Amino acid sequence: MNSKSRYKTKQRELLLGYFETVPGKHVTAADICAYLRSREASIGQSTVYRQLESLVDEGLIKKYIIDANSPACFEYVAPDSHACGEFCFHCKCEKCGKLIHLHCEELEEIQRHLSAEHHFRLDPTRTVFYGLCEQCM
Amino acid sequence: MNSKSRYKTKQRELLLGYFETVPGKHVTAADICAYLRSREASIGQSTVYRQLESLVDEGLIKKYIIDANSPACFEYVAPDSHACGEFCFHCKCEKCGKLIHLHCEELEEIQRHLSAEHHFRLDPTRTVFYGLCEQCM
DNA sequence: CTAAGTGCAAAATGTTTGCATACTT
DNA sequence: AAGTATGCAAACATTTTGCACTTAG
Repeated sequence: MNSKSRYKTKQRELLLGYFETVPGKHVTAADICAYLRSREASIGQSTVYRQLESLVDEGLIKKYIIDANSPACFEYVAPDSHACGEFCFHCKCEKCGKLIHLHCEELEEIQRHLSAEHHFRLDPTRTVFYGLCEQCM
Repeated sequence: MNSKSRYKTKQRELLLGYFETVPGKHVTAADICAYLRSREASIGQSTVYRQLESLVDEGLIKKYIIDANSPACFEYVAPDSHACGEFCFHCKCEKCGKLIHLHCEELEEIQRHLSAEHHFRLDPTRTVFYGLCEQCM
């Protein structure tokens, strides 16, 4: 996955610390900057991006691209991980933009089905179901 | 899906004409601009983007977001694939870019499931399953 | 005549990069 | 000391928007 050695810096710890407080949530780089700023522990945005890249590279967080013109989302991958991992599906409401996480046995079935019947290996971290959420429909 | 009425303009025809020459290929907005420029039939880039948006909206082309920092790709949806309606699912190979159409009873089930259990109305025409195809995996 | 589309240039957006400085090991 | 990280501001690339103008129906 990656080989570079990492230094343990204040900024890195702040980021990891923040991610630990929002397990299972999707946050953007901007969210992170705003949060840190509000705690007067602000760190440069380039550092945020660079650290995010490293953390993704190390597999500590996951990156999601929801939409061409919305910021990328990052999510903490808890080390004991029953968080949003391999079997987490995402629904995006086309109207209000809300992102819904689903951990569902039955949805995992579609993965098996696609693989067995259609010889397609679905990547749930890249796949987003578009549609309408309860409130919007 | 869409309700607005569309005018038949020279620019729209140029775009559609272009797409018909590259069935199954994915092209970027920049590709389109470059091609048209080379044919001295150049049209404004805002028009390209606006038309692309309309065409996606009308279901005539599909939009793919492969990566956060690469341009969006568009692909012509041939009209003779008329079956490509409410119950057509699409799988996109992240490696070779191939687009696979699936008409499958079992996949329709996930629509019912999402609706019944998760109160989410899936729109299969907008949803693309990303993953790896048989050859690439 | 009205609704829709066009083109330009400017703005917005999200992310990356150059560079001098500072920290970790 | 060597390697890595930081912060700022500037650079980037893609896409969107404001506005005056044109065109299709």
